[in-house]
Amino acid sequence: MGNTCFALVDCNNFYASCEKLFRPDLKYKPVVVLSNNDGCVIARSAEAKALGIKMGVPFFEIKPLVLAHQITLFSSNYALYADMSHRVMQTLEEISAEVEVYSIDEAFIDLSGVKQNFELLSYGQSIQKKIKQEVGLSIGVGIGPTKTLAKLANYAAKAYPKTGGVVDLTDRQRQIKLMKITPVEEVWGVGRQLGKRLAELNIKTAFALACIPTFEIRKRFSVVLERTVRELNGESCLRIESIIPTKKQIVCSRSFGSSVTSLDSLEQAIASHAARAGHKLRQEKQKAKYLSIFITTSRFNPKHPYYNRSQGIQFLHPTDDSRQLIQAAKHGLKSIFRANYFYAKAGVMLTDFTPNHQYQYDLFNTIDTWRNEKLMKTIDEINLKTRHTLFFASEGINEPWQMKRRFLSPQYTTQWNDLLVVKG
DNA sequence: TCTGGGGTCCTAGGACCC
DNA sequence: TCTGGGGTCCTAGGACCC
Repeated sequence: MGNTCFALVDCNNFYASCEKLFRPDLKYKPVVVLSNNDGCVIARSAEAKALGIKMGVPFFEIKPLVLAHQITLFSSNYALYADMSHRVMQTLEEISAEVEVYSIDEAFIDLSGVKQNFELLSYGQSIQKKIKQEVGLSIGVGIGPTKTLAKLANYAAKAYPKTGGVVDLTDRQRQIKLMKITPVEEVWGVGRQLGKRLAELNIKTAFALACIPTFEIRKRFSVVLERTVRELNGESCLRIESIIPTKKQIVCSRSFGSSVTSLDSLEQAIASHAARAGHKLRQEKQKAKYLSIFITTSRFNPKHPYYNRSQGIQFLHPTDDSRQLIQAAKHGLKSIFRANYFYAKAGVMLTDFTPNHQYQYDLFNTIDTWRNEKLMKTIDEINLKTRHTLFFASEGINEPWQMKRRFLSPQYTTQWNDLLVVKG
């Protein structure tokens, strides 16, 4: 203890910044990125934040503001964000061998070795400069002796613009000073529910939480929060995890562009989710033994009755064959479908995985299995090159249930046809 | 009219066993 | 009348994260 040092790097307003990068004309303009289906706000540029647009609010609520201030809207373009994320992470990996990609726009870096040889604040600033130069995005850097404190430092880097986006929180007195003015819900691992329960005990700041004896936390809450408290007090409990763990579940779900009542449409949606899930599963090089599907009506509409059911199906043998997944999903759907409901969303979940290399082929089914795998591989390869031109008949095309993306930006970085044209 | 999607981990409780 | 005490495994649900 005492020698660990971590940095948390995250991209400012990541999705909005990605969109701005390819639209220099929007440099100082408010930009908002909408969730799938253009449902609600999931990213805002600094200018949009300044206009009071909150994270997560439904799009229709901000429509007046959008018109009044000429806010530019974007439907989420995950292909673009994933590619930009990749560039950021690669640049970070040039700096350090110990990088943990924590989310699409965040990474932890192990600075334990750096600590002896560099002044940490200027080291953080140099990372910031490098990302700006090589990728074009602004980042915040928080540095601390534990991951939780690095996160807290990153929070401070955002909350206090005077820091220039880099905060070194290795000093205990600085930690205490910051924790005393930080609401407890800003602590990594404390969400809404815990925040409420802690408030009832009059624990309202990060510092108040750090002062509770660990046995007390364990008794009243959980081992998870106990670890958080230890980390706030400088005891490092979480390491850098640079090896990406294999997935334990795969979920593919979408809200519909408009509500759906027929079994036919639900079948198409479910089939296309099952096919996507199968694709992801093959990418993971795993097979699944359990599939479950769910359908649900909107929980926001009090005029229509609420209905929400799921159904699981166990396979005899683990599979990654989309046709088998689709068949099982459709079968499951039939058992939970009820007519006369306005369905808003459907999804498919795969669990209970076996890695491909561990899977024992069925003795009497080897040839078939081999042929099926070959087919799936071919489909995946073609879809990779042509952006989903091959699909299963049961998926349907251009159906009303498919999602709305009215403000989609071009695929600047991933499709040749959409490459940015620089006019001379 | 219009409210995202995809993950992980922990815990409590039931079934079952000796 | 008397009414154990652990274990393990599984699942559903709840909390968190982005």
